[in-house]
Amino acid sequence: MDEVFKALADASRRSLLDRLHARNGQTLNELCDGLAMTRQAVTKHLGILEAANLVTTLRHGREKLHYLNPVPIHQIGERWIKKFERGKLAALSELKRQLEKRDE
Amino acid sequence: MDEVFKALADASRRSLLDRLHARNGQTLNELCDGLAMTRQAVTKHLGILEAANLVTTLRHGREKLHYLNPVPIHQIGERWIKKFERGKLAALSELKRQLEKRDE
DNA sequence: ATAATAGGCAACTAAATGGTTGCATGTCAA
DNA sequence: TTGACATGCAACCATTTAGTTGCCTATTAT
Repeated sequence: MDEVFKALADASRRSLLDRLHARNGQTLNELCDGLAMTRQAVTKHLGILEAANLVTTLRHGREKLHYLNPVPIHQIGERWIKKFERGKLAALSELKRQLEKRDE
Repeated sequence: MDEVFKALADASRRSLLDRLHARNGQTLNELCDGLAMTRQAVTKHLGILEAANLVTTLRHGREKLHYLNPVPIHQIGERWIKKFERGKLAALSELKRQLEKRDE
């Protein structure tokens, strides 16, 4: 879980996920296209995404195809975000109550 | 958005959010309790959470009360995670198809 | 008034991070 | 088979980050 959060913390990596979401199965060079970064930097980012299981790769000859794995993202939603959704209204109303108490 | 992702990337900060979720409105010293970290380190973490708007504070005399703001977490769910949920099945089936094609 | 309590500020350090360059390897096409 | 193309590996660098220590300020209670 921690690896996933850390992987998602970087805007370049989130953008790579976005690109794979738009078109799955891209090669390394395709993913480099238009990025202000060397290929090696992109390789590192993809390595981190792969280690976090957010991306799966597939060798096809001399090309390496990258596929988005949406499962960990989904798990963050289920196991982490939903926990804070419950009680959201309660938390807000409590905050409001406290804020109003300020001027007492 | 980037600030929120970065704030959530650290396990200590997520644990602070968990603790506020369990009991809202804690003071700095209460939040330090049981953590293997100095008070100053916790202050920094809370500062980052506050900058990301995940925590709101309220001075009450010499105490500083910390309140969880669940809105940014909710937004991550809405604006970011949901995007990858749509087409999740499609992505997985495509990946499966490609994996099966491996042995051709 | 004074001591204890709650918190703030700033300088410093070690390690992690994001990026680079240079070179090596493996695969495909002519 | 030889050159071009796609990727891999490793060393290096600058900046950010997570944490520390030391000291200062403000509020409360005796």
